Amino acid sequence: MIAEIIVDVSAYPIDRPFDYLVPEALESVIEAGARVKVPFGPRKVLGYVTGLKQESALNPKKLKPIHELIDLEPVISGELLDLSRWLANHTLSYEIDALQVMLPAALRAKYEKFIVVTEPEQLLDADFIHFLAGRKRVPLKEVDSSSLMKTVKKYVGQGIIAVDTKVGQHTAVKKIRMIRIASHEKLQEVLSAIQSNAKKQIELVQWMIRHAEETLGAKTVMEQTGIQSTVLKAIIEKGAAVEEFAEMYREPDAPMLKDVAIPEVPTTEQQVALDKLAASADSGKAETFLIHGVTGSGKTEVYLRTIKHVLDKGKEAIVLVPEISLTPQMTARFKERFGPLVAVMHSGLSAGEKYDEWRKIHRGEVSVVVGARSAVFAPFQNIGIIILDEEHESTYKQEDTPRYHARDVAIKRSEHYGCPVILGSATPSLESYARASKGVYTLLTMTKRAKNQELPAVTVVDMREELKTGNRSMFSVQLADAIRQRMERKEQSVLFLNKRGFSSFVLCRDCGTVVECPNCDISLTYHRAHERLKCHYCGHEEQVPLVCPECESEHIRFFGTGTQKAEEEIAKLFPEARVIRMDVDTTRQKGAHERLLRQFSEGKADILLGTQMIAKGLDFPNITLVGVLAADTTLHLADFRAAEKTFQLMTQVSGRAGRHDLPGEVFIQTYSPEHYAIELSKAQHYEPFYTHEMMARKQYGYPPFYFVTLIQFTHEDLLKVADFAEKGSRYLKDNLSPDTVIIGPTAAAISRVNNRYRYQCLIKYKKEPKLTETLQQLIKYYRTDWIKSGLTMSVDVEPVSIY
DNA sequence: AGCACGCCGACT
DNA sequence: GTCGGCGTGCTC
Repeated sequence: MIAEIIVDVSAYPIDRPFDYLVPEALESVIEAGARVKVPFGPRKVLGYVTGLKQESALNPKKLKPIHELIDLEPVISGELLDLSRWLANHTLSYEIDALQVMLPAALRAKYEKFIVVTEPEQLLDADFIHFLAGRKRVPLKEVDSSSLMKTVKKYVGQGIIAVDTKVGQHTAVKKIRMIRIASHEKLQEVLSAIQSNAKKQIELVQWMIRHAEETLGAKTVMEQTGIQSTVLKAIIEKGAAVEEFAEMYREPDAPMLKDVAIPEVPTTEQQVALDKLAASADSGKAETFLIHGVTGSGKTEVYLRTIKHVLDKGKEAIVLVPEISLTPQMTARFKERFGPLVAVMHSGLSAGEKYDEWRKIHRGEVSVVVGARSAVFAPFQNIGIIILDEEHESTYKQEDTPRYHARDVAIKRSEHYGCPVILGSATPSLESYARASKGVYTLLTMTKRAKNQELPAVTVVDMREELKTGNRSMFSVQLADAIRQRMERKEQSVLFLNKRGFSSFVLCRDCGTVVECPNCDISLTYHRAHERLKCHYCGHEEQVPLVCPECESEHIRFFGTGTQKAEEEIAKLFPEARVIRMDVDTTRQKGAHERLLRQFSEGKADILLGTQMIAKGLDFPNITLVGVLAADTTLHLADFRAAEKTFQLMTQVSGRAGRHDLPGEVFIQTYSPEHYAIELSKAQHYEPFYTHEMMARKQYGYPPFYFVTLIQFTHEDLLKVADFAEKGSRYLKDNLSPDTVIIGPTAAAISRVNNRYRYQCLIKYKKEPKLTETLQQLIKYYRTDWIKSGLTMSVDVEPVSIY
């Protein structure tokens, strides 16, 4: 029997199956989707069985046998195996990367090299003998001095010692020690044999007699009896109990926040959506729905009830949410409804915890998974529905290889299972809404808030006017008044600061110089806490200059609107205000995010000040004011989606106010109040925004009118990168259809990162059947020739941003 | 990607 | 004469 195996080597010529002999002993157990350890050239690597067959086209002498079968039960199902092939092809990545992205990191291989002494009597080097200290097998990494390394090399050359690679797993299954207590009679027997001065032992056996034939955790036994582990050990040796190890799951302790009250009866709009979804789920067709529901319209309730419907039919559900809204408040709602049937996957879990959640899914112990992007690969076997909440979020696109979009994967999987996909959003992406308009997706609209609350009153504040009247602070008079009012009424305010882009940089007021990173063409961000400047791209760090590096003026200081600066201004304006700041700095610690939100929900602060991360999911009854300090930051990004992103953000943020009984009010501060993205987000007018934005996209030939693929080149040498980019785009122009537009090559918006120059070209097309094939050919040129000169090239099919 | 093989310069 | 530089080529 022959196995086709994809080996764990990310390289161009290796990106194909290799044939291996299946040892006879494994023939009856080996299955496609299992991991194996195989010899590959001179080393051993991990591989995935992708197929089994009787004959190989190769010379049988070339075939090597599989070294070891790691999984008796495949870790990749047949469906996921097909999906990985599609994914690799679609995103132009290696098949091995497509396979590994589906599994928790704990299942990926860890390689460790060992020195193995084969001819001990031939060892002569005194230092080396001393280093070995009698050992026959030593981890190679213990060899740290260069002289020892030399000796090792010499001995390897002479065949006196060998190097062996151990292929291991990252995280093991967590096991706990269990104690199975013997029978009553046996215990009596043990008891009579104990010397009378061993009081603790007697005490323990007597306790055990009361728990005869039970199996308890060793820890529990020691806690309950207050007896030392040595005593327990002695008793076990005497035969009073047997030690066992039980697999257990690491239980990530989620602090429970209270769920909002569930409306007893769905609203009419919810019911219409529910009926259609249920009918589709029962039909066995793969249908994609777009739920366009205003903030607070109760989309989550629709998800929950549809999941219930699907579970009742014995099927499973995948719920994807953006990482930042995957809060305990969010997951608690699912756990409350479906209890132990829910697995949660998010980046806050340790590798072991993620592996445990994955195993629960793999073994079929749960039926619902709630998670971020990668949960779309949940190893279910009978999926009944896949839901993407906040479908417009760019985090659904993975930014490194394989550069997949969770939406595409979800739809692909749904086709296999003949089940519906729900895309939900208050501000759908233009792509999705366009598809819904064309009938590719089924549109479900929810225009009313579930509890019939009014949408909050939105005021756009023109900051130019504020400046004219001499107000140089970050807070307009109107917003400051509104905050003051809330404090008097003991209501809460949320202040949103869009930190993306050029938030807090150091600027010379005399010559206008901005301090930039020496490695990347981007301004350095000022960090108040350490009084330093940091580059967000390469991590470069430096002191804040005292004089301008260009004109030596002393009028150089930080400028802009970081959360720390906003916090200081609040302290000046409202000295008595209790403020919680949420940004990357204050939420880095594990659990900090939840802790801060809980403090706010418990009314321990008047003002919540934060970045992106507070735009979503916040749902507390006492919030009646939302302020956007600077709406412009996203508006002026060098990206064709800038307006769309701004509109989405403004709408999301506004939705945080007045979700319950108290009416909400929103202030948006901007220097461009007349911009349609701002103007139309005031009343959450999605349709007019869509129409307007679609016109702009059509005019400039951007998605959804065209598909876009981005090719990026980087090199240390500006001239070389320009040359290669030119060659690349030349090749594309020559090989793609004449209707396809190739823009560039041009320098990227951030033209240098980490001392490497960046060039890119953009392929725009409506229909390009040869695209994958042509790109594959281009990649082949790159991988075989260009790569040697230090060039890197990456392909991003349908990128979310074109920086 | 690794790793071995192999062919030319500066040292014990 | 050998050690070691990294160019070339292969991995079932």
